[in-house]
Amino acid sequence: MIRAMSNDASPPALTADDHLILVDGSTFIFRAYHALPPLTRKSDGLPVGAVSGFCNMLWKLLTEGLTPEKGDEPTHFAVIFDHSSKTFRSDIYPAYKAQRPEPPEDLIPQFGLIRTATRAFNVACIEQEGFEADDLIATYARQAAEMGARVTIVSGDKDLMQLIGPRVGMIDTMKNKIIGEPEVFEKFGVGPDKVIEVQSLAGDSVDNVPGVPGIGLKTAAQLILEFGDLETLLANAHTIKQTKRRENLIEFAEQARISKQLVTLKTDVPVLIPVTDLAVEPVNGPQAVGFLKAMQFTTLTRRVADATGAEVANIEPSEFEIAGWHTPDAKGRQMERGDAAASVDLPDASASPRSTATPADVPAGLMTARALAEARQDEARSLKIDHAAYETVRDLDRLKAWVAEATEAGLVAFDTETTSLDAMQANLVGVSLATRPGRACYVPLGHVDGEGDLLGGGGLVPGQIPLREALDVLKPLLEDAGVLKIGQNLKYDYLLMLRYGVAIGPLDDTMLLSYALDAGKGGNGMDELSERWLGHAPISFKDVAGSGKSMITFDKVAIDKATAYAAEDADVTLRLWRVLKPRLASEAMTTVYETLERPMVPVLARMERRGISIDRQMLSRLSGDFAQGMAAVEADIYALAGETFNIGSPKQLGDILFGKMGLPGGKKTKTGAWSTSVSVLDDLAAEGHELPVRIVEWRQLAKLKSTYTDALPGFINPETRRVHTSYSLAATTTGRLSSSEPNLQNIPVRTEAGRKIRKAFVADKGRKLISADYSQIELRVLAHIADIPQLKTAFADGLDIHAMTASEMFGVPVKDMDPMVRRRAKAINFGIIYGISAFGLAAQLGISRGEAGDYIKMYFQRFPGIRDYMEAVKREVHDKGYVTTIFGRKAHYPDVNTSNPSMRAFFERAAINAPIQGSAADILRRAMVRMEGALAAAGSTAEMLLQVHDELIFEVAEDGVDRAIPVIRQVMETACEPSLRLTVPLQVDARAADTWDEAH
DNA sequence: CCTGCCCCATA
DNA sequence: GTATGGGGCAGGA
Repeated sequence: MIRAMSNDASPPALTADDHLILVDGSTFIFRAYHALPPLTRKSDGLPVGAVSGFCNMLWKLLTEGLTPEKGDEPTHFAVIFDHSSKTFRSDIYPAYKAQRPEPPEDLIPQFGLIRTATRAFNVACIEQEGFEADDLIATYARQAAEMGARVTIVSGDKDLMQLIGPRVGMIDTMKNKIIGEPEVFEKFGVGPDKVIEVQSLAGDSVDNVPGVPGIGLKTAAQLILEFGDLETLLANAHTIKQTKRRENLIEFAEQARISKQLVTLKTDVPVLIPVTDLAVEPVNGPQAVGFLKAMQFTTLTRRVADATGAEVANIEPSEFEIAGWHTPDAKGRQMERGDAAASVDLPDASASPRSTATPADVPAGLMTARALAEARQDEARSLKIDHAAYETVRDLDRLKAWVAEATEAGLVAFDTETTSLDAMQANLVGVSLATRPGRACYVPLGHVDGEGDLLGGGGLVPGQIPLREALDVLKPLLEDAGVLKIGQNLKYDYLLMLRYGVAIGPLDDTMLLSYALDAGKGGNGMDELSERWLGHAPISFKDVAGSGKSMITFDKVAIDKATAYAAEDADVTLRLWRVLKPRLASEAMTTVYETLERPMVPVLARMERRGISIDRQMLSRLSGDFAQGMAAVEADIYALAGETFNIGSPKQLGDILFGKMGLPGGKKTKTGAWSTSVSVLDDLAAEGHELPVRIVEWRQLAKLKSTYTDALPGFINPETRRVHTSYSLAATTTGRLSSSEPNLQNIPVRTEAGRKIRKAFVADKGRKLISADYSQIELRVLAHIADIPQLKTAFADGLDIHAMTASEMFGVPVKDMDPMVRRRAKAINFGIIYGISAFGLAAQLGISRGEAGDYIKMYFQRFPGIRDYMEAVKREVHDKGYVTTIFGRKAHYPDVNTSNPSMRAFFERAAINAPIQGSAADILRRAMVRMEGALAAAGSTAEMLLQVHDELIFEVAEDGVDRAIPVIRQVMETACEPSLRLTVPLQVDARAADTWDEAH
C-alpha cells in the first residue's frame, strides 16, 4: 500500500503549485481521544472515538484541503507517527518525555487502527526509528518549502510552531484554527524564528524540558526580545538586575542549552521515503469502504462510497487484528447490571403523591413540622438511586403520560439540559422530570449525531420528539398553577424557558431552600447538597461531557448516558426538596424563603434577559488610549528601574523595588513574598520615590484595560446586542447578590479614567437610564439595629452623618469642619460596619495602631450603644453559630468557636458585619420584588436592568422618566413596610441620563 | 489545564 | 476591619 518503494522512475520534484499536507498522527490520537465523547464504541465494545475523528479529518483534508473552496486540495500528503519513545533526545537528556503517563487503556487499540486507517485511504504512513514525528515533519516541511511548494502541518502541537514561515502554515483541526505568525506571537510572545529560544528558557514540564527555574513564557519572551537569542542572553547574564533570575541564568546556563537542543527540531533527518513520493494517489473505494464498514462509521462509509462509486452493500467489512483488544466478558457486564437492578425496588415513599404538595400536608404545629423534617432526612439517606430505572421518553404519548402523572401528583421536579451555561445563549437539548423519588425520566429533544463532528456537525438523532410539539405539551404543565415546579437553581431554567415562550410557575428552588436555611454552612450546589443530604454523589457533568478543552456540548452526549445523568438530576432535586422544604416550617424560615428568596427568581431572570447596551466603539477607543498610556508609563518605569522587566509580575516588581533598589519595603505577604500592593507603593511614593507612583499608574491602566475595556465587548450577546450579566442568589453568606460573566457590580467609578468606562453603559436611542441608590443605607441600618439616638436623630434631620460623627467625637462644630477630621470619622464609620479593629483602622488612615485604638475608644465612649451591639452579636454567634438580619435571614459561622485567635476575631468581625450588610440586602430584595408591579400599576414602562448592592438601574423611554422616578423612589424608601417600621428614614437619590456615569 | 497567589474593581 | 468576581502570573500536574 505504501508506494514509496517503487523507485524505478523518480517522481518529479515539487513546485510552487504543489501543496503538501503533513498530519501529525501521534498527537492527533491523544487530542482526538480527549476531545471526543469519552466512550464512542463499536457494537462489540471496541473503542473507536479517536479513529472516527481521524478518518473524518483525513477524508475532509484529502477531498477538500483546508477549505471547501476549489484549488486548495493537497497534491502531496502524509501522516507521520512516532516510532518509539527512544530518540536522540533521550541520549542528550534521559529525563526527556520520561514521565509520560501510560496512555488510557481504551486508547491503546486505537494506535494500530489509525495506522490501518491511513493505509486504507492510500495515504503514506510514515515513521522512522530514532526520530520523533516532529523531526520528520520538520524535515519534509523544509524540503518541500525549499522546492517552492506550500506546506500545511496539521497539528495543534506548540513544538511545531517553530516551523511556521512564508510557505509553511499550520492548522489545528481539533479547534478549527489556522495557526500563523500572529498565533505564534500570541502564544510565545515572539515570532516563529525565536520560538526555540523562548522554549529553551521557559522549558516545558509536560515533556520534561527543564528550562531555567523561575522563568515562564512571559519572562522568557521578554528576555529574548531584549537580548535576541539564548547565547547572547547567557553571555550577558551577569547584567541581569533581578538577583534570583541572574543567579538562575548563570547556574542553569547549561541546562538552558540542553533544553534548546531538546526543543530544536531536526530538519535534516535522512528520510527513507523521499518527499516526492508523498504524491496523493486516488482513494481505492472498496478498500476504504471495507475498513469504514468494519468500524461501523455509517455516515462516513456512505460519504466515501458516494464519492468513489463503491457499492456499500457489495463490500464486506475488512477483517484485521487489533493489538491490545479483546472482546469483553459479556457475562461479567450482565452481572454488573444485575447488581444494580437489585436495588431498584423502591418502596413508594409517599403513598399519596399529591399529598406532598398540598399545604395541608405541612403540619401546623412546630413539633410536628420538626418530626416531619426529621423523618424526611432519615428517608432521604435510606432510599437508593438507580440509574437503570429512568425512562427515556421518545414519543408524544409517553410525554403526555408523564405530564398527566405530574399533574396528578401536583408537583414535579424539572430540569433542562442545554448547550451552554449561559442561559441567554443556550439551546434546549432535553428536559427531565421527576414525580417522586426514583420515578424520573429524560426527554431528549435536540441531541445530534456526534460522528461528523470534527470538521462539521451531524444531524438530529432519530427517536426524539420534535421540539415544538414537546413544548406544546410541556408548557401547560410548566405554567399550571396547580402544579409546583421544583428545580435546582431554577433561575437558569426559568430564563431559558422564557426564551422558548414558557413562564414557569409556581416554583420552588432547592438551592434557595438550602440558602435560606443554611447560608454559610457550605455550598448550595446540587452535587454538594446531594452528598450532604442523600449521601449520594450524582454522575458528574465531567463524566458525560468531559472537561476543559475536550468538553463537548450536551447535544453531543449519547442519549442513554444523557438519560442517566439528566433524570438523576431531576430525581435528586426532588429528593432534596423533600428533605429541605419541611425544614422551612420547623426552623421558622418560611417567610424569609417566600418573601426574600423565591420571588427573586423571575425578577432576576427578567433583568438578566433585558441586559444593558454598551458602546463598543467607545470601549475600543478607550482600550487604545489605555494601551498608549501604559506604553508611555512603561518607558518611564524601565528608565527609572534601569532595566526592563514584567511590570505585571508582582514577584519581579518586588525584586526590583526591594532587592535591586533596596527601598525600605517592610511588608511581606503571607507566603513571604514582598508585598507590592497600592498601600505599600503609596508609602514609598510618600517618601519621594518616583517609580512606585508610575507603577500605580500603570497598574490602574492595565486593570481597566484587561478587566473592562478589553473584556466587556466579548460579553455582547450577538442576538440582542446587549450585555447580560448573571446574578447569583446564593453566593454570599450575607444575602447580597453577586454578579458574574460579566461582573457588572464592580464597574469603576472612583477615578476619572474608570468613569470613562461607565460612560460606555448607555441607554438605547430615545431612552434614558435611571440610577436610583440608597444614601448611607448600611449606616442607617446600623443606627436602627444598634439603636443609637444621635445617629437616628442625625438621619431624621438629614444631616451629614460623617461630619456629625466627627463633631461628636472630637467636639468640633460641623460648620467649617476640617476635611481631614471628617475623613477620619468617615473611616471610623465604615470601620464599625466592618467590625472594626485598631489594626485595620490604622492601615486605612495611615496612623499608628495606638492612635487608631484611641479613636475607637473615643467612638465607643460617645456611642456606647455600638459597643453593646457588637458585644451582643459576638455572644450570639458564639452561642448559636449564626446571626440574623432584621428580616430574619440567617448567616451561619460554624467555625467561629475555633481556638485560633485571629480566625476567631475574623469570624466575629464577619458576624458583626453580616446583620448590617444583610439587612440592607434584604431591603433591596424587597424593593426589587415589588418594583415591577408598582411600575406597571403606575402605568410606567420602565424596566429594571441592574442591581449594584445599594443601587438599581432602569431603562425607560425618554418621556417616561418623570413618571418612573417617583415610583422607584417610593418603592425603595418604603421597602421595609409593612413588615417592619425602621426607626430611621431611608433616602433614595435618583437621576436619569444617557449614560450610567451621568445618571449615577 | 488547573490551582494558588497577588492584586484590584465595586458596595 | 466586611462582602464579592476576575485578570495575570507561575508552578505542578
